[in-house]
Order: sequence, then structure tokens, then C-alpha cells
Amino acid sequence: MASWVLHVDLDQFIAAVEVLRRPELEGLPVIVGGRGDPTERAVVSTASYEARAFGVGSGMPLRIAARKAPDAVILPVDHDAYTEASVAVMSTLRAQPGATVQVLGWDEAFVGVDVDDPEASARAMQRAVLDRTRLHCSVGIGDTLVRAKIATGFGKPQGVFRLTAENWLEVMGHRPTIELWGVGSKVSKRLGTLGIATVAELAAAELEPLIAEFGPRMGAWYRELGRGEGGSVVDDSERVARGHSRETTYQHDLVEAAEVEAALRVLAEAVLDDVAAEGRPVMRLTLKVRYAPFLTKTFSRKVPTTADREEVLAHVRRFAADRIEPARPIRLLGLRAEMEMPDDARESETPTRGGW
DNA sequence: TCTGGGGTCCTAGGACCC
DNA sequence: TCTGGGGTCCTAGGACCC
Repeated sequence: MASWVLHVDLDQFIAAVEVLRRPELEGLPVIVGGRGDPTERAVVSTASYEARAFGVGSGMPLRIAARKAPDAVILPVDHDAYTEASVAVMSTLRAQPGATVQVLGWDEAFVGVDVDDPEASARAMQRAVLDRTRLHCSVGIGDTLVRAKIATGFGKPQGVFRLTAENWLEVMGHRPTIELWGVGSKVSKRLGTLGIATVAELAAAELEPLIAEFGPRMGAWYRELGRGEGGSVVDDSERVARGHSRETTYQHDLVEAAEVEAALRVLAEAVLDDVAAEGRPVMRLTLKVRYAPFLTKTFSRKVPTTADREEVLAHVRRFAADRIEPARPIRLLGLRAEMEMPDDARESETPTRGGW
């Protein structure tokens, strides 16, 4: 028997949950985002495959999505419904014999198994999830976390794909580096300036130029990514949140000092409620301000861990008074509170931007 | 066309200390 | 007059992920 990493990813999860409770939407372009009103400032959370055919994708402003797919059904985000569906999916995966489950988000998880036939395990999981939740998923099989994660994309929809050291370069080698999990538009451009355009080129790259460009940790990590290497252990230990944050984009820019103060108070109360549920003291506050149009500033400040709720609120008020420029319209306010970490929370051994 | 909201982690540079 | 070397802490900003 061998150890395998399976990456399970629900197909068009949010749209699928919506279609399940409104069967009349089956086969129609469906877009879920914001409050379901395309005249508001909001973005697409998920689009059904039918809507994607019009060029609609997640992250796109709702207004533009509505223009691209004028006949699409646009629905509001229903957080609770997706959480409920997600819990059912994850508990189904945990019930699979010998499975170790590491949840990555609402709609995806790594599952570690020790088996001879990982395809059979993958098919069994797809069937179990479908039977229990009526949702379809795709499964990537890998000998590392990175390979399993990337494999899933080749299985979509409803399929299974295996990516290992054996076929990594054959499948990924000729592809642009941006297709790697953890390489985005900025890093792929910077790699390009080093003469590295493809995954194969990154895999074969010299370490020194990468380290000079990205630092010792990230430079080495990017080359590992190019090789599909890295961790292969599915970690089912409970995650300890480092912090909580809230941010709001206002439909109309804030201009009056009193509005700003009131909005900040709403954010701070919400964040402190989330933090209070963790029972750990606040260590640092980060304030984010987007001035219209498109200039975002972030500031952070340490606060004494002995501060109680009222004192933290006072810190927020003073911090905002110091940093927010008066007489400048505000489109977004965000507040993050980082908490003291328990002693046994370990530092990550590999960079994990985006977190898994 | 004009960018949500919730997260994670890394790097650079200044301040400060010995 | 002119500026070592190493370390830690802190803040700002960047990048990426779902």
C-alpha cells in the first residue's frame, strides 16, 4: 500500500447549491454575488458553467457580469446555506475508511489515504458525496499536496486525474508558471524577467537568481513548486485562527467624519465579537482604508494584550483619528485584529500564502 | 469596467539594543 | 570625525488563495 493525497473539489459549488433548491434553474446561466443586485458595488462569488460560457467568472464586478450575460439569473450570496452544504460534504469525506481530511475552504479538502488503488478511493468519495448531498465533485490524485491540488483541474467536471513525479513534466512542463498554485500574475511576470516562462524552465532554474529576486525562502519554494514537490502529509489538526477581520465596501462613499466614525464602530464591534469567541487577547490592529478611487492604505499597530474590549475600541478610535485622512472620500474600511497565538501553534515549515 | 470579504505568509527597512 | 556587526522588534506593503 502507498500513501496518496487526494484533493476533492466541488464543481461550481455555490451555484450548484442554489440550483439544488431551485431545480427550475437547472441548465440556465446562474450568477451568485453580493445581494443579487447588479446595480450595486459587488462581485461574482460563483458562476454556473452556463454563465461562464458568457465570460463570467468569480471576482468579476457584478455589474460587468450582468452586462456579459444579460439573461443570467443573479442570486444573493447565502452564506449559511453553503456552510451547511460544506459541513455535510466534509463529514462524508471524514467517514471514508482510513481518510485523513484537511479542509481548505467551503468547497475543497485534501484527503490522505493509504491504498493501492487511489482511483477507486476517488470514485468512492465522489459517489458518497453525491449520494449524501447531491453535489458533484472532481478529485485530483497526487504524491504531493501540490500535485494533487493541480491535478483536480484536469479532472473537472466530475472526473478524476492523477499527477505524480512520473507525469508531472509531461503534463505541466510546457505550461506557463501562472498555472502553478501559489504563482499569480505578479510572480509569473517577475519570473519572466529571469527568463523563466514555463514550469519546466522553473523546475530546471538555478537557485541563485531566484533567491536574489524573491529571497531565500520564497526563491527556493518557487523552484520546488516548479517541480511539483513539497509536502505530502495531509494535516487534519485543527487550525488556530491568527486573527479576524471585517471589511465593507460602501455603496456611497463616506465623506462626513461622523459617518466614518459610525462605520468604523460597526466594523470594530463585529471583529471584537469574532475575537471574543476565540477567547484570546488582541495583539495587533490593522486598519485598511480605500479612498475613492482605488488608493488603498493599510496601517497596523500593536496593542497591549492586557487591553479589554473597551480599551481596544479606544485604540481603534485613536488609531483611525491618527491615520485616516479627513476630507477624503472613503470607499472601503477594513479592520483586522490579530490575536496572541497559543504556545503550541507552530511556525509553518513551507510558505503557504493563501493558507492550507 | 472598475474591482467583495475572509484569510495566510513573506520581505524590506527603520528603530533600538548590546 | 565619521560610522562595526549582530540581533530583535515593529510597521508598511506585497502577494496569493478561496
